[in-house]
Amino acid sequence: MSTLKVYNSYTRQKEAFESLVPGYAGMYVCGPTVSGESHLGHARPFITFDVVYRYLMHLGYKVRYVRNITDAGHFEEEGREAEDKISTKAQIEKLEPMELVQKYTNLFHWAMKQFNNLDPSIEPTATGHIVEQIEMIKTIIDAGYAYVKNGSVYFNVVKYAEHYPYGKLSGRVMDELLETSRDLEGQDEKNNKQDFALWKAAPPEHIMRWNSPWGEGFPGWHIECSAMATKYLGKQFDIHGGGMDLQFPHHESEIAQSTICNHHVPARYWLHNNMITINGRKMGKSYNNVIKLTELFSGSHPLLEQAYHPMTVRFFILQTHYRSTLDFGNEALQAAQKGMRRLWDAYDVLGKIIAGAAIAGDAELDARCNKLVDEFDEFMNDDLNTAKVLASMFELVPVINGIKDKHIAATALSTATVEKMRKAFKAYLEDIFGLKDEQSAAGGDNSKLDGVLQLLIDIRKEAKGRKDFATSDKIRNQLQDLGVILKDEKDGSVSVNFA
RNA sequence: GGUCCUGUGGCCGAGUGGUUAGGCAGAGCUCUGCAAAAGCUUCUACAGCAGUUCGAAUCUGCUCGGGACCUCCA
Repeated sequence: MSTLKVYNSYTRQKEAFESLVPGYAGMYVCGPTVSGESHLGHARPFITFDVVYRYLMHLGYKVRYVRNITDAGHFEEEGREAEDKISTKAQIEKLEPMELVQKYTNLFHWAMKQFNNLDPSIEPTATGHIVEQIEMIKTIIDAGYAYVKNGSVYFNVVKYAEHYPYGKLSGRVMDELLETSRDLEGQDEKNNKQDFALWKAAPPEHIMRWNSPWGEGFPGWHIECSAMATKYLGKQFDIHGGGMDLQFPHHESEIAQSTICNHHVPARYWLHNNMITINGRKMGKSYNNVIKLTELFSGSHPLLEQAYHPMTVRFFILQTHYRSTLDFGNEALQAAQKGMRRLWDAYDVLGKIIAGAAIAGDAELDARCNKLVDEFDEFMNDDLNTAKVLASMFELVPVINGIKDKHIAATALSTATVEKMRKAFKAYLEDIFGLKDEQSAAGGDNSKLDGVLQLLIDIRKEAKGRKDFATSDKIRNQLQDLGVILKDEKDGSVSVNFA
């Protein structure tokens, strides 16, 4: 079997994944800022890295997956009026900052559950690690790479760049940064434009504030990830993940901070997912084009033609390679919904298929199926190409359905091949991709209602038996209006789907 | 303005120089009391121009278009 290769943003190439400690893997992923509701764009990294997490476990690694909650708030724009996102909004909504944080954290967790994302091993909060952050800042000051100004602390990027490859991750050059940095007001405090805040003195109206050696204030944006990653994963760990838009300045700054404190680039492999776009443009607050997850699931947004099930969204995301942009659209989502339905129906059938023959009746077909299944691992190992795995699965669907419809002999495939397909479908669809049937996912199955439904199906069958199609169609049509879809299968059975 | 990425058929998207990506939609057929589903067949592609090559969607150059980052950002 091939081995896992991932595209490392830090080196700009695909590299074989080797964990620092054999059998164990540490992964840090930048989590949400809980000052507002998550939107579709946010879903991507959390689904992408959930699959990475699941795949690493599938490969046998014991994984510690750390994903933070940013609940301390940052500047809207450094240098301008120092505004703390969370405290500002808290005043508007007349809530305690922590009340607001709790509300959106809960909502975030709910959304993650909807997507069937596994919980991370540790989900540390920024506010819970103020002490660690202060300690880290002290270390950086002692090392001579940070300076204090009016109660704030800034990282000296210029000095750092003289000794370390600043800009390597994001492909930036110091001189260019000098030229291209925009002129922001109130840069006076910083010695250099490129420097970034490690600690900010809190203005009087700022609600969230902590005591520090430099006075009351709050931590800079980048330091929390460095502090928490170090605490839970060590000075160096395997994977750091996040959206491409975090590459600079966030991850670049993390590297600088951790390098000074821990003498290592924190992560060996940097993985970045690409953006979800809408009409070709990145979905983001600044563009005012976000579709919140609650809107997506309920269909309540002008751009949405219908509600989309979380599993449809998950499938939609997995049909694209994680490093490509993915363009949102109703047609595309609907295609994902139907495609997933078809794939899942075939998966159901696969579980029930007669188990093939001792020796494959159709050696060529049998070989082809084996090859397609074998490729699942290859594609996945090639930088997590979920899109190609799904394409291969779809190629197996006509075979599965063919056997079901008896176009293909039940003995065409060997027992071993059928068993292999079953295992692979289960492993990939459920364990690795984290998909589940939207119908059972909808939950609420009621045994009494099932009985009622079965009764209707029986009555309809009897009506059909005496060619009373008026009655049989009435039952089918009215159930359909209620969102219960009956299908007469070739073998005379009736299958039920819920719209 | 700087750095980088990208341009695939109606839509979404994979693509390692030579072989059908795949999904959805469309058309025809088969099956079915009719539906639906399924199966079979089928139609639309590689932005443009030039170059390298026996051969390019895939490499190079130019042109045009789109985007990301440079500022909070998944």
